[in-house]
Amino acid sequence: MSTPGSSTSPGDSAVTPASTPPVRPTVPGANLSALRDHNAAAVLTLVRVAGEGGISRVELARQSGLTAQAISKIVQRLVEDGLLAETGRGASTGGKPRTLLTLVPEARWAVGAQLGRDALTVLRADLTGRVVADRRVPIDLAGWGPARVLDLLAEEVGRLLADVPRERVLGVGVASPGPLDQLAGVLHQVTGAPSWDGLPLRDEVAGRLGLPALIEKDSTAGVLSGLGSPNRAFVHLDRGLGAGLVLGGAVQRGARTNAGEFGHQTLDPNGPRCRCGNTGCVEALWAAAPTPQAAAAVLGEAVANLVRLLDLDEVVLGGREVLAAPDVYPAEILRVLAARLPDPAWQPVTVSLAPSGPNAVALGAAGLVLSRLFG
Amino acid sequence: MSTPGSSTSPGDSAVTPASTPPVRPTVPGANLSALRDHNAAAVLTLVRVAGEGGISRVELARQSGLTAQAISKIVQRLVEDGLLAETGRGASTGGKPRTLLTLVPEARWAVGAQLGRDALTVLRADLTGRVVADRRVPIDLAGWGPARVLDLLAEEVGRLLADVPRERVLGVGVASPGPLDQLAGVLHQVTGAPSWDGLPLRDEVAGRLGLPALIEKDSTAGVLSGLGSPNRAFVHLDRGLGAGLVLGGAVQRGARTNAGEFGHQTLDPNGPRCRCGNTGCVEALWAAAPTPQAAAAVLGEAVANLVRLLDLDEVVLGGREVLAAPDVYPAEILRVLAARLPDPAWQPVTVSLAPSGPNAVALGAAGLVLSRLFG
DNA sequence: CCAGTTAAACAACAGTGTGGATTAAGTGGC
DNA sequence: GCCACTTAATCCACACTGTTGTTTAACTGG
Repeated sequence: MSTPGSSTSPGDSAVTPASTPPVRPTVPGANLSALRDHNAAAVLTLVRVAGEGGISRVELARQSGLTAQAISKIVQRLVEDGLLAETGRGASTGGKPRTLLTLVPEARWAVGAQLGRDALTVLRADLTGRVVADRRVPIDLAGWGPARVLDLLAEEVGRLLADVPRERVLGVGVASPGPLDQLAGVLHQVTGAPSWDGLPLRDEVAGRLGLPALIEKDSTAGVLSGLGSPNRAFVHLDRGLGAGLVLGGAVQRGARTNAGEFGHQTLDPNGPRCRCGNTGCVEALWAAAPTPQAAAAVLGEAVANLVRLLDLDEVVLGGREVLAAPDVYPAEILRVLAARLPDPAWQPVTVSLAPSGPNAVALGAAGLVLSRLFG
Repeated sequence: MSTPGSSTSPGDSAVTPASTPPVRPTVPGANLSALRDHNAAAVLTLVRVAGEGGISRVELARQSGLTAQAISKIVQRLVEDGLLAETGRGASTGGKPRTLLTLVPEARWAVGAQLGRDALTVLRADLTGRVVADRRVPIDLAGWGPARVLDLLAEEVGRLLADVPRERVLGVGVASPGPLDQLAGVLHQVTGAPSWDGLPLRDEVAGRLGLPALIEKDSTAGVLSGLGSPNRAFVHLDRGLGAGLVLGGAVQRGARTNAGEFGHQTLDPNGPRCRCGNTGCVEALWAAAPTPQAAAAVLGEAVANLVRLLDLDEVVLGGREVLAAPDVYPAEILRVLAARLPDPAWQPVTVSLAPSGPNAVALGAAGLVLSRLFG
């Protein structure tokens, strides 16, 4: 019995092994192999969402819409693969008690990395998305250039994986400032870092590490750092302002895989000039704000636009600027949301800090790799 | 052999027959029946996209990722169902020429309706999405109240379907001003029309006509009025400003099925007061613009924000205000886009009028029904 | 006319989820 | 302590999916 996703099926395998052709376009058709992988991924996701308490086969059947028998077989395969284990029993409701299943955290590992302008973050996450080891080292992205940075990345990742069987490593996800071509795995003109322009980052990383690799815009990666609503945004406040979007349950990258340009929406045509050339962008107003409170209020306006446009019910905040004022941002943004969206129908919008804190983006990059299993 | 979608499968059937329970929540699991329907829908979509020229089985196999044999069987089923027909032969490339397949337009019909504040539009579309009959009658949505309007709607739809076998009618899609609960099929507080608040529109329509019914926000319906990019928006300029979004190939409705609130993003905090209570909303600036040119320029700013945020490559315009100045809007919006997104990477953004003109929203409502077949 | 080529169908098959019957493991009444 | 009852999970036969290998259909070109 094989690991889900490992067998031949049209258009699966988002993770590109180092040796295979870079882009396999997604095809609409699905065969039995794809069906099996899809259902295995669905079951794994349900178990993941259930968390440490576990979930029974009966409940899996109910939530998945599959029959008890199908669940029985799927679970059997996943147990044989070592991904699931029976770790408890539920209370009886008059008959045989349910057997509870949970993920085996150490069954697979995912590596996540964030290429920041002045720091490299690498971490290893287990199957449940928990960070088991992380490291942050200062770099100078623009000054050092790709070779030195990628050597360092390879060295740090190698250290993370020192005592880990390679066959249990799903791959490496690398988050980078945009814009980039996520499908081709190539960076485009990172502002102020011309030596990175056109770099085939994905293949470089895959080649150096001998592991499947994926790249992602930093803000988009952030939205994958944890589970959450099917309609949510990760708002990333670093040097610039970006947003990662999950809509209708799927990550949205847009036509050129550069969705999430959140910082350059005009909020005030008479506002300060922005580095992008226009005036009154959120980013410029935010950067010009005298206090964190004022900055958060500006951001709140932009978030209100976002929530209204996309009908979100969850906003997660991350990035160094948020981490620098963790008490200010969520509260202030919620205040602006309440003022701008007074209708109670909008009320169940949650605004919170990313639980993974400074690891959010790198963890999201690892989550991208995990999504190979979880669909 | 049955029509795709007609057999039992978990979580399929977005169209609710008049007699079945209103909401069947989508489940992640997929069985063989769902697989079959999925592939049938994929094939039908490929044939639809190919258009009048038709498409061969070989090409279907290539584009779908399925084997020639699978395509052969799927096509056979669809031909038996009357949905596809062999309508031509390709040129030989040294061997047996390919047989070309096209949709049989009259195999199924979809009815679309738009409940406007002062007009009711109803139309009948064939399987290819072509309007074969349409009618527009004046109404007073707020003044008349639901009973009178729905009686009229039933009468008009009955007329459209006079000579059509009922079993060939997929259903009725009804577009309405929002907000509404698309899943439950219930309207919410249509501004200025309190008698419609809470109305179970979907079940009312389904009951009166004895046909499956679906409801949709008008701007969201508009985006389904035709084929297009997987990342596109329909910008609807009627009394208010709304947007329908297709992202990652899927219609986006958001957490409460009210995505697309496009008109109330703040563009200028010192701008005019908007009816929503805030100041400087696009909608207010747009309404206060002295000329169509100026109005289009304001809209262009908002569209630039949208395109940048979601990385769209297609924007379709519809609604009476656009139709009133069809030469002004696309050109002016394109001009603003070029100024705001000077990077050539953004250039392949198309801005165009909806080809279906005043029928766009109603046709999109019909398209919603067609998507039962096309997935 | 016939070898070569490409399209499409035929036949046998592997593997998926399904349905009905069976086994496993509890509860609760007596 | 026993036993009827209930619920969970599996066993077994099966229907139906797409796949593989082979055959037939239909056209090109020498």
